Amino acid sequence: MSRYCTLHLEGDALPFDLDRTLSCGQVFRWEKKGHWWCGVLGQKPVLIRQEGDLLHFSGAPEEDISRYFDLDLDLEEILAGFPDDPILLQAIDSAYGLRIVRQPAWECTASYIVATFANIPGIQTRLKLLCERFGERIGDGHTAFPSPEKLAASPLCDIRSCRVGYRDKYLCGTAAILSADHGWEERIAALPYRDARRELLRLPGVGKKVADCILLFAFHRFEAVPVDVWIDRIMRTHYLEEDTRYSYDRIADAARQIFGPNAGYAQEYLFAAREMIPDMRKK
DNA sequence: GGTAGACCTGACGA
DNA sequence: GTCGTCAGGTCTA
Repeated sequence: MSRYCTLHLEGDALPFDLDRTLSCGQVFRWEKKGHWWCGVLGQKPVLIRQEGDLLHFSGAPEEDISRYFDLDLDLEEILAGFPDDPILLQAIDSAYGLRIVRQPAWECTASYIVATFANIPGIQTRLKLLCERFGERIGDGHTAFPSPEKLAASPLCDIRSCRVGYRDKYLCGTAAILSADHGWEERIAALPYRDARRELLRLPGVGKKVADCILLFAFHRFEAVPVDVWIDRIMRTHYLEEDTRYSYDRIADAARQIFGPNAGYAQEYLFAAREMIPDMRKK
């Protein structure tokens, strides 16, 4: 491991909370060992820790760290632009400094295909197995995320041995499509939100929720609002009429209407604070 | 365009 | 130890 560097957080880089950013459930491969978070950026093993306004790290150049954690984004402005809403304010207070990281598009896509209908510890186990089995060794016991080419060329039974269950064919199918479609990332990035989502929905294993996760976490389309069971619950019990039926799009549209153009960020704070937000159904 | 049922698996609590 | 429930949903009919 190379020498440590220190980044002084100031200006737009604040607020930033490394622990909240890496433990909120948006990424699955970072591991905390002692005070240090261990992870992989691209093909490089990275160590990183935060001490107040100082970010100590090794394994990657400062610009990669800054870009990954989106430290040029004026987060304060986004948070200040949300409505004066008690539930969201509580969520922001409890997760203050959480930033949506810039995930590599393929890794994000594959991760959220694996993440469907599963819980976070299970997702972490599966991704770890996939990386150990198919990822390139990059030193220090780390592996890069498996390439789409590698997964596309692997037998389904090998993929399934990573305990991904019925998602094996989705993962393999999407890997085959994307590995043959160079430039898909640029194309998605250039499309308006609705068109980009429509494109992603053509991939096997990618429904509305996963497409919104990809757009939010990899492409930073902050109007994308992934509606999972938790957000569904929170929106129904606190923002909508509880006994009415709502489709996925109606809930996402309602979130955009209530929280504005950065509703995806609001969603992430609500998700991070999900355990604290009362579930009216239990009353 | 909306709905119901099936679905791998593992974490977690009773 | 065992069992039931639930989980960052998608697909098919």
